[in-house]
Amino acid sequence: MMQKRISEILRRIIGDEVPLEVIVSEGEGKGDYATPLAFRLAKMRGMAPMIIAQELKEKIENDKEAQKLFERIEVASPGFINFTLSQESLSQTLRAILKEKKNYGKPKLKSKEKKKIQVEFISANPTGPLTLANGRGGFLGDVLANMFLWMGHKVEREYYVNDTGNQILTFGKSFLAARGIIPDEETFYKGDYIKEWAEKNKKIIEKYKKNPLVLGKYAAHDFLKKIKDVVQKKSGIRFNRYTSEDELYKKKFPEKVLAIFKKNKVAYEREGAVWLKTTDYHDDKDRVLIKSDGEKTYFLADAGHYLETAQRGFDLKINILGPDHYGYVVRIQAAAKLVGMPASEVIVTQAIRLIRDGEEFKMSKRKGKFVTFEELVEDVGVDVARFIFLSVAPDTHIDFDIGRAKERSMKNPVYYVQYAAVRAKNILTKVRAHKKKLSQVGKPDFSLLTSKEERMLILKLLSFSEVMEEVVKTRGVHLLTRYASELARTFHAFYEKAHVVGELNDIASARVALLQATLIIFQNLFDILGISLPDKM
RNA sequence: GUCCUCUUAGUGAAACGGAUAUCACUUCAGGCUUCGAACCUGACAUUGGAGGUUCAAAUCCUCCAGAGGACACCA
Repeated sequence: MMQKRISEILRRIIGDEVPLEVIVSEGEGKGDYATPLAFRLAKMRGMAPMIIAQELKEKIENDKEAQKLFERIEVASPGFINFTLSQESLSQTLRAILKEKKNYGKPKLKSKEKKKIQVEFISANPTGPLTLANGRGGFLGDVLANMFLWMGHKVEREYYVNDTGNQILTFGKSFLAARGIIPDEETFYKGDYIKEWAEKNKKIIEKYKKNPLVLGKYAAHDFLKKIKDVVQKKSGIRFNRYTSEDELYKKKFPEKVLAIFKKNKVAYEREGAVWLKTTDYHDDKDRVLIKSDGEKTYFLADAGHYLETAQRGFDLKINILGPDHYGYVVRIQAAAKLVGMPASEVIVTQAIRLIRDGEEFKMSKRKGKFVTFEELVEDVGVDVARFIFLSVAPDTHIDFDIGRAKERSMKNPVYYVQYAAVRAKNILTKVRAHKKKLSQVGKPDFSLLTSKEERMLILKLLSFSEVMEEVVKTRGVHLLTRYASELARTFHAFYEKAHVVGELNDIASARVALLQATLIIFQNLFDILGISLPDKM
């Protein structure tokens, strides 16, 4: 918000000559905000940056709004212009937070700008427990959806369930093999969870032994229930729609999308199979929609799913996929375009490597060798699990040490952040007991908050809106957890120096207001991240 | 073999081409007579290597080295 205001001032002064840029300064003696604008102008005009910066500085100093906004404007070598906010600007920020509360930093979207967005995530086959990678995508999708919702968009959180087809047939056969009804095969699902389910459902297996697809569907349905339980109850990940692939088949979406492809002449026959011309969309080869044996591919079903989403009027679809789908992105984006999805994004999360006793621990769902997402959440708790996964960018490989996960979780930054919020909350509770005395002091005077720690804290609160803007723009949810840590750190430093209780005077009153503002921001952050704000720790 | 992603402090991670590279943990040196010490203050880096573009490179380009992944008429 502040960056925008500064940009507007600069725009007034230099016009549309060059693109603007206002950055948040880090480190001492650089002001609160800065602009490297002089470098751009220097190049265009063939002059020294320092001279231009000096000229600009003088012009800015003559601007009325700038006079209110800044306490100081300085030129720094080799040509930066640094802005230091005035006490009044900081006070304004506090007033804004206290007034707007959870809406602070929220852009005021016009109804035209409000979009209908679908976030599809996890969508793991219901043929086994969720993996850590599923969980990573799950938290990411959940928080991304929270973000868009907070921004004022309409959001649908969708889980696409592959509950039919080859995979499910194999799944059904795997149980028959586990019961010794048919011989085992390489491609079948293995692992204890298969044996356990087979043991528990002897009668069902016997009943459907002639029809492995139906058995597979039955089992998939059962596993999906378990997944829903882990996702919604244990991990706090919310969905509003579970879309069944089987249902889409019944509604003929694969056929519908195929008809569209054919009509647009992007599908063709070759060697008895039907192909989609994805090479027109940067793919390195065309992809099969219908195999020569007449069977529909998974890709066709997926394209049908995209068609269904497009027909329901979404402006944007964001699909979060696991690392094993890397090679799938180009063709699914091609399909999205071809079915008329206005905007489509795919986020691929990188792999999570498990390390146990210093050795890599290879995971395979089919072989039944893995650590489940559920185990992790139960081991370390939802808040910790969320924070671990959400604090790294999606395209970063994670090495996850199981042995040290618990030990680490005790020192997890999430506690650091929660502790800060708890501290703020506790003071406010104590202050409430003294309310009478405080009210005698009168309205809080923010101009008294001039110490280094107070200033830093207000600036941090101010940057909340900027962080949110950045997160929305880049989908970089990890910036939020990082910001939470920084806010906590700034708060702890303030806490150490600035006491409230026992100092019932003007400054205490102002600090109480600062605490309230801090708590508002923390609460808002926690809501979006899906992390709890405990009363005690 | 082709393509993609990654390589930043002892560890794990941040950083639209912007200044003195940020955060947490570990280690070391300090700090509780006042709101909770699950805290604070300070110390710890030639951003894998070599070139190049730029006023400015962790970031962009080329090459090299290392790690992971994707390359089916599978899903």
